[in-house]
Amino acid sequence: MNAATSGSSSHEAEGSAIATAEVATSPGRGRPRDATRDAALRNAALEVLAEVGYRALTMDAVAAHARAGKATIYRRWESKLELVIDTCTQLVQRNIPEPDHGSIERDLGEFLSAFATFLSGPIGKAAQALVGELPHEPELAAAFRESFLLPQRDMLRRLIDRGIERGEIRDAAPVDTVVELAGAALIHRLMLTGEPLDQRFVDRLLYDALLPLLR
Amino acid sequence: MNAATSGSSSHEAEGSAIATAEVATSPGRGRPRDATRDAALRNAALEVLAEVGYRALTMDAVAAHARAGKATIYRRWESKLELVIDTCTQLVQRNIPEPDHGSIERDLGEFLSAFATFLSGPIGKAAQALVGELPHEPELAAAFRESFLLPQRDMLRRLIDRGIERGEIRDAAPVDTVVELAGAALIHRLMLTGEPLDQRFVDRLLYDALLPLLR
Amino acid sequence: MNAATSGSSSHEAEGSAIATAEVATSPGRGRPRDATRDAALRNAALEVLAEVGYRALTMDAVAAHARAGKATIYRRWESKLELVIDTCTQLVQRNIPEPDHGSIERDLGEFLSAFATFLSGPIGKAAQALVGELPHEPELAAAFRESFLLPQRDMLRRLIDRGIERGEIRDAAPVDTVVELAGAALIHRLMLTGEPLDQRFVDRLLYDALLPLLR
Amino acid sequence: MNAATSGSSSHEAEGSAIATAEVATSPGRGRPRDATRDAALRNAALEVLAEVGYRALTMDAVAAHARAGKATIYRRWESKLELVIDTCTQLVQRNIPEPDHGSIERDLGEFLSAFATFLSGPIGKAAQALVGELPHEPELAAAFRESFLLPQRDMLRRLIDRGIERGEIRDAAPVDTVVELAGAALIHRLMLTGEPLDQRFVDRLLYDALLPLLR
DNA sequence: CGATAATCGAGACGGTACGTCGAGTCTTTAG
DNA sequence: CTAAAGACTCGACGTACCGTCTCGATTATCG
Repeated sequence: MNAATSGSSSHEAEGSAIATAEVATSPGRGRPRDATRDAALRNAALEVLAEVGYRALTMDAVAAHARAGKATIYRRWESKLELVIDTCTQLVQRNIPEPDHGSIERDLGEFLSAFATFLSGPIGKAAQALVGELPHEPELAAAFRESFLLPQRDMLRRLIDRGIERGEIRDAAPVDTVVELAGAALIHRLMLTGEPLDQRFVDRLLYDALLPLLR
Repeated sequence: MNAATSGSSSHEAEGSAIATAEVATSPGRGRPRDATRDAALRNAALEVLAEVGYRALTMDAVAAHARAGKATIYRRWESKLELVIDTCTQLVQRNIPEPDHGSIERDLGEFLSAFATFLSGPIGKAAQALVGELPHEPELAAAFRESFLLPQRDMLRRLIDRGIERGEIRDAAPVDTVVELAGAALIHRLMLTGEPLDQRFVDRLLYDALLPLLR
Repeated sequence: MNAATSGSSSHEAEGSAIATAEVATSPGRGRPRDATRDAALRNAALEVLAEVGYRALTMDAVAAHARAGKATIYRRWESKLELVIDTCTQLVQRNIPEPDHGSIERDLGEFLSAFATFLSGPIGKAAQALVGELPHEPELAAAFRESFLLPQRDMLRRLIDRGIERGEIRDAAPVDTVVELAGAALIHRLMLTGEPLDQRFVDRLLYDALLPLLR
Repeated sequence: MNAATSGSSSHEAEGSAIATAEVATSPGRGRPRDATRDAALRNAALEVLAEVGYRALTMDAVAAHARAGKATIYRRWESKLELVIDTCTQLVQRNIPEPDHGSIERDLGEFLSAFATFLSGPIGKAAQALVGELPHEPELAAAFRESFLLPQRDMLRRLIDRGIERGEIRDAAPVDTVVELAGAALIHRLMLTGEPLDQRFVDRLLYDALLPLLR
């Protein structure tokens, strides 16, 4: 679906349900795709998305923002949906550094703060905009989970695993459930209640629920 | 905004940001509204919503489904959004009976099961469809929270309060956090991961996280 | 193709290859077509046509000129071509009064002058714009000939027939050829050479060619 | 505008409004233009023109037909219009041999037949396609008249002039009018009525109108 | 009872965005 | 410098949907 993406990150292409190959006739003839347009378009999409939301985002607006023709967009993405999800997943990669300070309390607190900050930005808004489409767009759902939910969940699990190795976690701790609850609590606040993802909330979540369940 | 709704439930009209008054000119002149059309339209809206989702839901489709004219819809709701939220909130009322068996374990378990079942139905799908619109539609957000989030949260809190009165809950239990986590876990599964809201999940949530945090 | 046309002039619908029935669900339900929009659109089309020519005429421009939506145009005509030909044929009707002064010289002269004036206006420009499409649009060709060429040819023939009855025309006069040459000369000037269709030209055509061939 | 054309026919370049100089930088550096591409492109243009008409003719189609890139076309002609007119005017040259048999009747008849045959071919179709553009493209109009109308008119006039010298033409004959009518009659049939340019028509034109007016 | 007024289904209305396609330009690799 | 290939910007195409308005036909209350 996106030649630029699949071309630039070969090791991820297999894992992603979105960045299917089907294109990237790069060694062929003709003028190659202008890589700067990819970035410009994704950037424009993110700007428009942050300004007006998913539904009010129009392809014309994105094109105008990037001083591009609509055809240049449709050459890369088949629909508004794909443009948006690719734009987001692209930005999700490596935005939250994995903490490792030898303490589950500190690692977990740092991760939650970082993730909360991350979610409070444009990506969070974009993700929210996509939720309503998930049930009717299986490919989007797969990509969304793979690049939005899984990395965060896996990082969280690694944090806890290191705590287990250090003996900080009690034996019967419901690790899976804690991992699920951590993400759920943040996202629920962000998307449903609309309350702020501030440090108070993070602390309460950490010290009232997650840590007590773990140790 | 909705004559039918505000007319039939006068005590809720004040509390709701949606069901504003302006209406129910029933004893006026002219042909009175056909009450059967209200139900038919809401029904049609729900069908279409379940079939194609919020974005692909068109007013023409709803009208056609209900064999009604579009004006008949717009006479009752000001927009597609209002139609959908009213349709949903209407159905939310009194769909989950409040359990009271003298045991926090049993009450909580029953509530979670009932809520999970409820969410797995069309209302859950509809709610998911609305999430993406919340940030850009303050009225919708208010109505959504009031009729979707609050009732469930309040019921949950009452359950726990009764447990406190019975001495089942320990003193320092993080009640607010538990209430928030319960809802968050269910909704996160429903809308984000797409995994089933089955009894196994409910049990795990209950016995691994909620109850341990409470007692 | 055009409900308004075929509905309003039933006796012409059969003769015309363009104004096919297929629509005119007039006695049906729903809001009837606004007849004033027909005129406004045709008027706008003619204005735009005169300004920029056929190729540069865009449906958006016509719609904007008439303060109408594009759908309102496409509801009446299936394409730009149909809009233009219907606009023109509509205006051709009864634009040249048939002279009858009891003299072939005077009748013919008056007719040629009137036709020359008529062709020099917007209809002439529009007709020229359509010529290039005729070979690839059989329906257009039929309509064009029927409403543009035939009326003029028939009127010319009636003029001459009256002259024959009055004994002004010699027996062996090549009436068909004269009729053909009269139209051809005017149209050739208009569309091919671009020279003006002035009185000098009309007189020369009349006294140097047409009358000598007839009497 | 067209290097190839102006290079190959230097004596006509001055007279033509189209074949401007700028030209055949042949002794320059780099790879020389492939002369076979000129013919291939003109040929492709003519084919496409005959198939689908001027409006539906696309540069991509011409390029594909000639297995050429679009740049190869635009290097030679500045626009679609120029390509078409150059293609046509190129083919007009020397397609009608000038008859000279010492008899106005025979010369005129032969010329009319040859011209009718010529018009019935692809050039006639192409010419028709251009008519609608003439009012809005002055350069095209000039080129069209110069290479399409004038040569035929001049040849016709020379024919008649020779007849005058031979004493075949009466003194007061309206030569200009006859010349104009001859061309107009053929073109009118070709482009407007669509009737065939057959020998019957040519004979009728010749013996019923042109010759009687001349002698 | 008749007049008045609001309802109903149906669908036309002005707008706006869609996704496609064509014109003419630019940029690559290959010669 | 030219060739083929094809990406680029721009803008028109014809379609679909939104929310409004207008039609003929009901269906109630009011005078």
